[in-house]
Amino acid sequence: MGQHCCSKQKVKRGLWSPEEDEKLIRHITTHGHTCWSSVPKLAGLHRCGKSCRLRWINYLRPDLKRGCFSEQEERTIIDLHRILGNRWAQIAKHLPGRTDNEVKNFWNSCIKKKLISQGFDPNTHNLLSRTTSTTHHQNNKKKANNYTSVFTIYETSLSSTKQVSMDMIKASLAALSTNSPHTNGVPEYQTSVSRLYESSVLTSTAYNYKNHVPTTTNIENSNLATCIDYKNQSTSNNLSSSSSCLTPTEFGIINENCMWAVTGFDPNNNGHEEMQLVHEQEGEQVQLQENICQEEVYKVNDHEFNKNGRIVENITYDDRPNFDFEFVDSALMMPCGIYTNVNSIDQRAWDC
DNA sequence: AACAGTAGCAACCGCCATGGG
DNA sequence: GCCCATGGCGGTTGCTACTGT
Repeated sequence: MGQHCCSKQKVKRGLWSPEEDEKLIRHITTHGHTCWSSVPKLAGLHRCGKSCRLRWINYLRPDLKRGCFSEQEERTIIDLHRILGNRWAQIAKHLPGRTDNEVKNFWNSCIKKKLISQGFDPNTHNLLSRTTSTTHHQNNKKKANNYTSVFTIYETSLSSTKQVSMDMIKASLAALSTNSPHTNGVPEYQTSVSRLYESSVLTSTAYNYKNHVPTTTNIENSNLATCIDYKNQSTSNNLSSSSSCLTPTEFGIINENCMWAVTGFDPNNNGHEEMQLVHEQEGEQVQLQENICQEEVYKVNDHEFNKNGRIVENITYDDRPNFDFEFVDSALMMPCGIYTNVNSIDQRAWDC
């Protein structure tokens, strides 16, 4: 369609002159833009309506914020991209004064490269595999292998923080399937999204698995709120209907993948071998044992990690009240409540 | 100074959804 | 139900300025 509207008539293309901008601004501010196709004629421009619309939206609108993106804006874009994928228009809605085109350009020119240089796959937000990271980013190898991205939830009502990883979210998503066999006969933990919307603040954190020191960047921007806000905008489902459950069985999955268990090693690529190698290179003895759950674990110092290279925490069901099911639930929740492919959550989570 | 390579960004392209006739 | 016009969006292109050699 875009091509048709311009090819039918002789229209100017390319960069806009100041005179053209002036004409368009004058017309829009006095008459508005009820129909973009009629704007060029009425404004005295030899452009197609689509081009006028784009020029206005991306450049001439008075409420646009020009200039560099702030650190907070950058953080917001990364976090929203992790959830929404390349939905630039949706991401831009959460950045006042920024356009989808601007966000997209900023992503492609800056953020993408920055994430890659830090060892992250900009598409999935997961760590690049060690091979890829080593091949393309020798200088950042150490950093890429030691850090991963996690969410920190700040519960304002409790004045405390809780942390979850993207792995954890994805793992929990699998467990949240309405077809899960684990839900039969097991108590469910119903949640309220609206309460979380009001009480939780979310940020991103880098976590050093060796020192066990999370490095929180900021807690200013509420991406959890953003997610839910997005849902309200894009679906007709109301909040009260969007609730789901977690079960004790599924908690086990969360446990294994929780923030403290994230090592930064590729779980799909025998992470334990890499983990083992690193520890042994540093003179630490690694022992193969069986833990309380009869799972094979590799023990080094006081920590255990499984065959996927994930550090295993001995959390039991008694710890359940300490874990924020509600956040994971709400963060993962889709109005339709159907999950089929864990790996594609970022792209599909908000499709319904 | 001249040229090549690169980065940033404005603008275009083409597809899709929607709504009116 | 079909066709068409239109708006919206994400991907891509191409121009310009900058940087390195």
